Amino acid sequence: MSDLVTRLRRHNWRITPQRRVIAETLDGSHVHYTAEEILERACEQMPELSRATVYNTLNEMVALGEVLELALDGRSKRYDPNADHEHHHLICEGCGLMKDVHALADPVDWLPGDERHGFTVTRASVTYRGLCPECRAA
Amino acid sequence: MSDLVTRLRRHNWRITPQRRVIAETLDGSHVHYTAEEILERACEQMPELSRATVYNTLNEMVALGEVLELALDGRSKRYDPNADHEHHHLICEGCGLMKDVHALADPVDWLPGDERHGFTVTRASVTYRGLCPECRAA
DNA sequence: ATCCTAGCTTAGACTATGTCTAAACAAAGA
DNA sequence: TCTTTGTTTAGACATAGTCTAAGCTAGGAT
Ligand SMILES: [Mn+2]
Ligand SMILES: [Mn+2]
Ligand SMILES: [Zn+2]
Ligand SMILES: [Zn+2]
Repeated sequence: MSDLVTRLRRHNWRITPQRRVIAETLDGSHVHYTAEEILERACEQMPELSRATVYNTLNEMVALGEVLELALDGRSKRYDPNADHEHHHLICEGCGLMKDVHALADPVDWLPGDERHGFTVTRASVTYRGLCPECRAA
Repeated sequence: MSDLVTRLRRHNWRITPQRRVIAETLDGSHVHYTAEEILERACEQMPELSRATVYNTLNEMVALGEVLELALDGRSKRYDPNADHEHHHLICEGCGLMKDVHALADPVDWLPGDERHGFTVTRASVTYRGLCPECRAA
């Protein structure tokens, strides 16, 4: 449960001021921001920060395995700093609200050998969909 | 297991020549095409077919619940005519090959009540990832 | 048969998201 | 200090998808 900057430093990856601001913006809350949202928030700390650096940095953190890239809706990708805790996502089909959730079993175990088509299956993620309390009421 | 055009007709949805060509293109094989791939293939039957009609038609078939829209990689969405058979997807991280798979359990049953955040959870889809035989060998 | 209307199709403009390029900049080592 | 390597930047570019306005088509009413 160490913070993202600490995890990133272990990869011999230079923590520049820009990268630090981006990592701290991502790590601060448990929401799942888009690149544009991260740019907007990070620019409050460092107004000259460029869009290219945000995209470059997010892609590098994903390649290092310390941030998850979520492409769940065909719109903007979302970035999840919670890469060191296996979890899944629950999405409201009304408003898009996304929650982290934890399942009782590993979905890889539910996939029988004769359904694996010879693949080496390494991981599985589950996207749960439904309606949040507010959207159900409305 | 009726074909897509038959299922679409049940919705009082006009089957125009353009829509028929698009539906037949989608339904013909078990791959998961992008909108551009469907346009390209459908144009072999009807060269004057427009891009806008392909996008419009795919979105309508998704809204009718007869086609699934898959946004699994942050690139183009893919369209799946197999909406009347519950299934999940297995993707090769090397080459992008995608297979339909069937799990032994419904993932919704593995999400405990205290992980549902008050949502009404209606469905879940699992994305399995790994390496196909060819990418493992390489 | 003709007209009317509603819905469908079209080309192309437009938007959103993300990548690439080339130049400037910064840091680390010789 | 000088050199080398990696980082940042603005803006051009690419890709995926939506919107608009005009024309077209099918089916119902007369
Ligand atoms: Mn998450
Ligand atoms: Mn499928
Ligand atoms: Zn909601
Ligand atoms: Zn492969």
